[in-house]
Amino acid sequence: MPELPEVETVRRGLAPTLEGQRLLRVHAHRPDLRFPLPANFTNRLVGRRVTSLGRRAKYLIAYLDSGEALIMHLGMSGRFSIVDARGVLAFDDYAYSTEGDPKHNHVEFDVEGGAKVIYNDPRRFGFMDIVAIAELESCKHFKAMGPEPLSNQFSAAGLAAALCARKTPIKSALLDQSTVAGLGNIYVCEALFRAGISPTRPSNAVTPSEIVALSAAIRAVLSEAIDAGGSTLRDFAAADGSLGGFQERFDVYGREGLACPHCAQDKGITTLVQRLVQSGRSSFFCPSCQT
DNA sequence: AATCTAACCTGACCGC
DNA sequence: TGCGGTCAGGTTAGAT
Repeated sequence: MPELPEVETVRRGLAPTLEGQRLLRVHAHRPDLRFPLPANFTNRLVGRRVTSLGRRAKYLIAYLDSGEALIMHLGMSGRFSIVDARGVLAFDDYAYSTEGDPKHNHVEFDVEGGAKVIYNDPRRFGFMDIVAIAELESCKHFKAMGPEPLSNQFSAAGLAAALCARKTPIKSALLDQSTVAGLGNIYVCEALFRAGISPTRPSNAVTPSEIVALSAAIRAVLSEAIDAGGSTLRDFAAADGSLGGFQERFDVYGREGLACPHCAQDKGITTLVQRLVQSGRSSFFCPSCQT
């Protein structure tokens, strides 16, 4: 499920249960996810208090009172759910989740107070790692990571500098986490649509004024998606109905063959959204609005 | 150094 | 009902 807005939604869902609490037991039901779990995985977690739950790009970061941090990436299909002390599903970012698919419950955390936090990941593209908090920024996951797009580290000027020397299509450059952190296929497509830029445009052919529009579009679409609780694909709403509504507001993503909303509403014409494949990923765009 | 491809996995869906 | 092919929100190792 996870691009930046979805991971932020998960962070907000898990934080009340984890922050300030100790991990009483940790169950790893297999030795690896995409990669082997780090050495002494459970021993480095059990008894530790989670001082806070943060996020960098698409990674969750549980800061521990041991001076280490548990880094969690959800890959393509990673999910978290919480079963509270009464055994009631208290948080779930999607509905078939753990109860319907328990064989993919790979890691479970028993939290002080009685809640259980469950990591479920059918495709197992997710991974977990433990690194010293002092070495987070220089660790292999983050050392080449670009600016956080909703922070003041991200600017049109910085984006321009990152794009000006690159010939690769703008779609590819935005998927590259060293350009901007946290964008994925959905939000790159949506941001390029809002900025009126074709996904095939060479990065160094995006004009300064377009880069201003693009950086604003990136911020806007991510903020709106976070406010909506992220996007949920091929699933129905979350257990409490409050998560994952942004897919209703996609302009182009997943809308091949449907009318471009901007053309229909503002130009009075009908243009169909097209799909093309770039570096193995689908790009959705409006050939009239995006040049 | 930049850029592209294949690979890692499972499940859902579609056409036959 | 079953089978085969296609597709999926990400990252990375290896080749070019």
